[in-house]
Amino acid sequence: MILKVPQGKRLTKQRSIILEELKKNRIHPTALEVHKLVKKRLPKISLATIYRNLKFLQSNGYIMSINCESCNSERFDGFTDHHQHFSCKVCQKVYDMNKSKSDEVKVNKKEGHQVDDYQIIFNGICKICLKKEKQYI
Amino acid sequence: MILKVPQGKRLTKQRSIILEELKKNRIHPTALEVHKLVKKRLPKISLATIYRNLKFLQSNGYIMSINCESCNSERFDGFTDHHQHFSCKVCQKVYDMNKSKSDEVKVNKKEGHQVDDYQIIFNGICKICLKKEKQYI
DNA sequence: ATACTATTGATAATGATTATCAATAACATA
DNA sequence: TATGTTATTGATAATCATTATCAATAGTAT
Repeated sequence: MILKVPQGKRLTKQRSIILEELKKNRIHPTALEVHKLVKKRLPKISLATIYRNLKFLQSNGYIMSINCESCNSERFDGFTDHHQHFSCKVCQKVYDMNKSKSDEVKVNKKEGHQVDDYQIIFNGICKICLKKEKQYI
Repeated sequence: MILKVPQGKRLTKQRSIILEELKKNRIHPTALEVHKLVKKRLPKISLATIYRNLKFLQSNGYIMSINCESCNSERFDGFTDHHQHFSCKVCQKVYDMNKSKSDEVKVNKKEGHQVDDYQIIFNGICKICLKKEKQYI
């Protein structure tokens, strides 16, 4: 019996353009928002393709995803360098948080679990929403 | 004009029992799992009441919630002391992580956001699933 | 050119969560 | 204790994000 070598997954035009859009700015869009962005360049692209390919890009290490409480759905991030996120409970936006000196978390190994990675999400009110709120005081 | 004093929200029987179940053990169940647990004591309780009251308990500080990538839905935690979580990508369970010395994260204030709190989620494979995997090697 | 596999677009299906609403329970006041 | 008022509940419908299905198309290898 001949074992078929699993064919390497290609970076199709749809996949490249999704990736490009995510790498344009340090934004953290939902799948729906990615669809909106990508449709400007590929008007016929289906939302299913967006979901499928976001998953593909993620499991192949091209992008990462963020789940937080005040985001109502999953967010995607085209930058995979180690950094943290801030989630605004007013406008639901997710911002990058630049590394602060002491946010290197030491993993507690006593529990016996195999820890592959970790993420920190900061919650609060973003700069812009803070400013808006002040106008009403 | 007379301003009505907003009536304090009561801790009804349904709410107390949901809270009790969450405080029995350091578990992190989904809304559906909470429903299952509570139905043993209140067989007529509706799933809508579970969702409504989990939200109520959370926004009144009785419980907290956890959103992570490999959990497919929101988890609830009856313990609100500051602690972190580990999420197993194999069995989808969420475990408590006891505090390690250096997991006090200093918040970067340069961004200008108002940070109310933060959470750390560790991802990997839990002790139990690790053991199971070894059996097949 | 031909055969084969991966990918896509369109759309249906699923699953979690939220909204609606009539019935009930709790509370305050007479 | 009866009565009016508001909050809460249970049942169920509706919504929204995500996933599955499947025929058509594109890409690759021979």
